Amino acid sequence: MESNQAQAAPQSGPVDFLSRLSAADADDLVRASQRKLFAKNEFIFKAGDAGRHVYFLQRGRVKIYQPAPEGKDVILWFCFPGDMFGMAEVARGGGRVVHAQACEASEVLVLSQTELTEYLQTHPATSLLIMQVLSNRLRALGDVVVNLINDDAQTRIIKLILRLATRYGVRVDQDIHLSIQLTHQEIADMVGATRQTVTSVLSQLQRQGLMRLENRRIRIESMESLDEMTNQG
Amino acid sequence: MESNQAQAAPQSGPVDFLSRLSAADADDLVRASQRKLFAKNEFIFKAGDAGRHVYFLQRGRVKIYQPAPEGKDVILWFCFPGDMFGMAEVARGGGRVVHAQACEASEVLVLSQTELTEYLQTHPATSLLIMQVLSNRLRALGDVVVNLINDDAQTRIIKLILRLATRYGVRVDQDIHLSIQLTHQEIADMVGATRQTVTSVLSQLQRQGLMRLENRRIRIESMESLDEMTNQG
DNA sequence: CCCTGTCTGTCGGCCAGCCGACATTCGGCA
DNA sequence: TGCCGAATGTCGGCTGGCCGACAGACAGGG
Repeated sequence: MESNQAQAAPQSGPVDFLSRLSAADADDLVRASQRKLFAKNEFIFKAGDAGRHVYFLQRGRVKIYQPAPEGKDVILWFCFPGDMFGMAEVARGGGRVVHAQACEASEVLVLSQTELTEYLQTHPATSLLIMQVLSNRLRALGDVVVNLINDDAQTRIIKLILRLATRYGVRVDQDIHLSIQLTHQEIADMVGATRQTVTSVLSQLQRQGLMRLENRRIRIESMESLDEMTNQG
Repeated sequence: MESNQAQAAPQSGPVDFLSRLSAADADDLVRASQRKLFAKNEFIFKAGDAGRHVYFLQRGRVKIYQPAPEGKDVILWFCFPGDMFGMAEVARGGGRVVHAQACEASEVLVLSQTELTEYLQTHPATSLLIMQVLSNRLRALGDVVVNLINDDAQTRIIKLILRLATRYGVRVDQDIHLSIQLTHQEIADMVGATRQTVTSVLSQLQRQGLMRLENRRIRIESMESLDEMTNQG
């Protein structure tokens, strides 16, 4: 019964917005929006901005994180091609609270609030899809909160890896490769630990032969063993 | 700038769904749904249920929390009259992951998934409202995550109180009264601390004359001083 | 191919907050 | 009104993980 959260949400897979639109709707979206390019490390928007636009990632990778004044940043999630982002602040108003930064050269579709409203009126099924995306994120964030409260650093890190694997993992021979480059610092920012703690946990996991790190890419060698470790510790 | 999260979201106020519907739309909702009563402490739904219904609270108070197998429960939020809940799982499918429990005798409107879909088709403006509600919660949960990562127990508790105050606080003379009864354990479940830590922090705050606890109800005596304490510690 | 800035690995000291244990008070129902 | 279970208050001991500090390893741009 629900051994842990990471594996408990396999069914819904990527919260991939674009690929769930009908071809016609997707075409209309491209037509209604404008294309924009961002260089590696460039900000797409920053906390404090007005936030009147929604974005759809077509190519590249985008990091969404909440800066804490005088504190550590917290990475909330990564966006992959097909993902929508920036929606929440458009819906609720009140400006951005997070940064959106391109991890690599990226290409996005931009839609202003009015363009979005118009699009939704002419494509009512899309509203449903947006609710799904938001709900999925709500669920994911809920899991993060539970993790933070109940689990120690090692368990949090393992669960993060498993979570990333279900969403961004690609099977290669016996292993599962994650398609993101992550520094220890970034992992730390996702699980609420220090860089040093992440370093030591990861090297221990490598020594146990459960995973490898090659050029900042995680290769999982045994999902099963990792999963077991989260059940009691 | 942006001294802390608790005060950073005053503008949007309660995420009160029902009161933002037009009178006609609200009437239709009542007509489309069925009314149900729940006794104090009764569960409206539990984690693992199918989750094919959306609820609108008319009277009473509902606690939404995520049970952690073998771990501590985590309270995600409280619903007040006017609030919608259970939406996320209906949208995303895959069953409930949280418990919804009536804190006191409560009265809700229930809508099945198909009834909801139908309602949304005939009342398209409502979709927007739902997105707003979901976005607000997303934002709130994001703040919780940042809190958990960056702040010590005392700061987390103070920020929680301030957050509750902006949403559920009522001015009474000089003070602000929170309209929820909370045990120390429940507060602990919200900020990710132990009951003992909550007890000691709260009694310290009382000794400093910043707040009082009367019959499990929080009375804030100085929002300003509390707020200051979150800025550096 | 080198050089510089970023990332990784490792150590010791330290302390917030967890855990367990207990005494005390409260408040809601009979 | 009285009683009992639940909630609160308080105490040490213990420890996970933070912090600071440094050395070595990359890796990517010039």
